[in-house]
Order: sequence, then structure tokens, then C-alpha cells
Amino acid sequence: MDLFVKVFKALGEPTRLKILRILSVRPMYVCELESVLNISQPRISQHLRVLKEAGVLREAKEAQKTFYMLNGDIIERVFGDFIQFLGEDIGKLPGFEKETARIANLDSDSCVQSCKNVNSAGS
Amino acid sequence: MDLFVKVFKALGEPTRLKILRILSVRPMYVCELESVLNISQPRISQHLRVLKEAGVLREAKEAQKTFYMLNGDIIERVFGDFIQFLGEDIGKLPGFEKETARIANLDSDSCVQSCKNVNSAGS
DNA sequence: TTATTATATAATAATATCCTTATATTGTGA
DNA sequence: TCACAATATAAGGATATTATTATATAATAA
Repeated sequence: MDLFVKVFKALGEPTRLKILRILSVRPMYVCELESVLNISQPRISQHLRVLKEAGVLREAKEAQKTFYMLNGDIIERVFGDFIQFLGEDIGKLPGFEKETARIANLDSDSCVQSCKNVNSAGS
Repeated sequence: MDLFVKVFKALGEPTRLKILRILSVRPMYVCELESVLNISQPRISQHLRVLKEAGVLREAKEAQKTFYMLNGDIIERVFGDFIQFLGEDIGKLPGFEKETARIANLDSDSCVQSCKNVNSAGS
């Protein structure tokens, strides 16, 4: 799930989406992105790092320059995995053990805050 | 593009992803989510609002209760639209006019900051 | 009407994100 | 080596997000 969060967080920012869209035209150097986007170089570098760390971009160093490109069809794959994640039997998902158990225990009284536990206190 | 940002931002948060995953088992009342997730009610309500405003969830009021459910296959549709957005001819995208023009003007000197403009200043 | 249930909203503090300015790093050519 | 080009990183302030606590709203039942 952490990967989903990371990727969606990376995509959920307008400047990064613009960078992605530009790089989907063709791979570019940072300095080219700077010309195209007309925003500051550190700002671009920082966003590129987030996208790279999410696995969405790859980089290729060429002398002083760095070439950035979309990382294959990773976005499609993550999207597919996410749809699958939503459709999967929740009992099979790691990290949802407690939730699965609590869903199984949901009964019609689940929403009644009143004296549910008072009587079971025994005396 | 704003819609993409809104949806990805909504998905890019662990608690909201958990809520989504739980609601993909079946629609639930807020109080049921509270039992299942074991987190505070305001926290759940606030996340539900974000998801609803992104269009990912729908709600149905039933007396005092509110029933929340996944909004059909909107996620799949947004994902599909986004892949299409990335593949589209950038010249056809609203909001990318300037970038399109600047890409067209990129030349081999695009990365040379030096005296590009000095000579053209005329004298 | 009054109390209670279910939910939403408001206010606040803690944390995270984003952008800018400044500086560091690394490679290249003079 | 020295200067510079290209990029990355660091530090700072401004803003946004998240979670908590407290309160408001709205429906229902007594």
C-alpha cells in the first residue's frame, strides 16, 4: 500500500503532472525542462526527485547533464495493481488482518454506542 | 488536469486508501467504518469528505446515518483518462499552449546559459 | 420537549509540502 | 588548475495537510 501512496502522492501535484506530461513528449535534460516550463531549476530538480523516487521516472547521466524519461509503463502497471488491490479478497491482503476480523464481527449493533459493554462487565 | 490532481491527492494518503479498500468490500455507515478502522469519527468524516469531493465516493443519507460507497468505476475511468492524457498529442491539450510552443523552439543551445542574448542586443 | 444517536464542522497544534535563495557538487573546456 | 555549465542539495519561510478535541446539527426515541 505504501507504494500506492507514494505514487499517488507524486502524481497529486500540478507541477509534477506538468513535468510528466512534458516528458511524455520525449525525454529531456533538466535544462530543457527549465526552458519549457519556465520555472526555477531547483524547483524542477526537487519535483524530479519525487517522481524518480516514486519510480515514475528514470534518469540517465550524460556528462554534467541529466536526462529524465518516463519509466516505461510503470504508471499503467501501478494503476492495474491498484484496481486489483481494490478487487482482491480483503482477507488475503497483508496489513488488513485486524480490519478483516472487525468486518466479520460487524453486527446490527455496531452503531449503537450505548450500554453495549455495561452488562458484560459481570457482577 | 485539476481533476487528476484532486483524485491523485485524495488517493495519496494511507488512511484514505484504507477507507477505500474497506468500502470496496461493501458500502458502510460511518459508524461501521469507525468500528472497522478503529480511528476517531471526525478523522473518518474528514477523509470521507475528501474522497467524496474527488468523486471517488458517493453518500446516501438514511435518517441519522450516512451510507458511503465507491462511486462506480470512476477510479478506472480517471486512470484511463490519465493514460490518455499522457499519450495525447500535447498540442491538443488545453493549458499546454506555451509549453508546446517552447518545446518547438528547443534547439541545441537550449542548455547554454552563456552569452546567447548578448550579441543580439545590437549596438 | 428532552435526551440520545450519528455525523459534520470548527479550532487548534503538529507535521509535511512547496517554493525560493543560496550553496555544493560534478564534469568539461580553456 | 581555473572558470563555468548543469544539476543537486540545504535552509528558510509560507502554506497546506492531518489528527485531536470540542462543539454543532439533525434525526429519532422516550
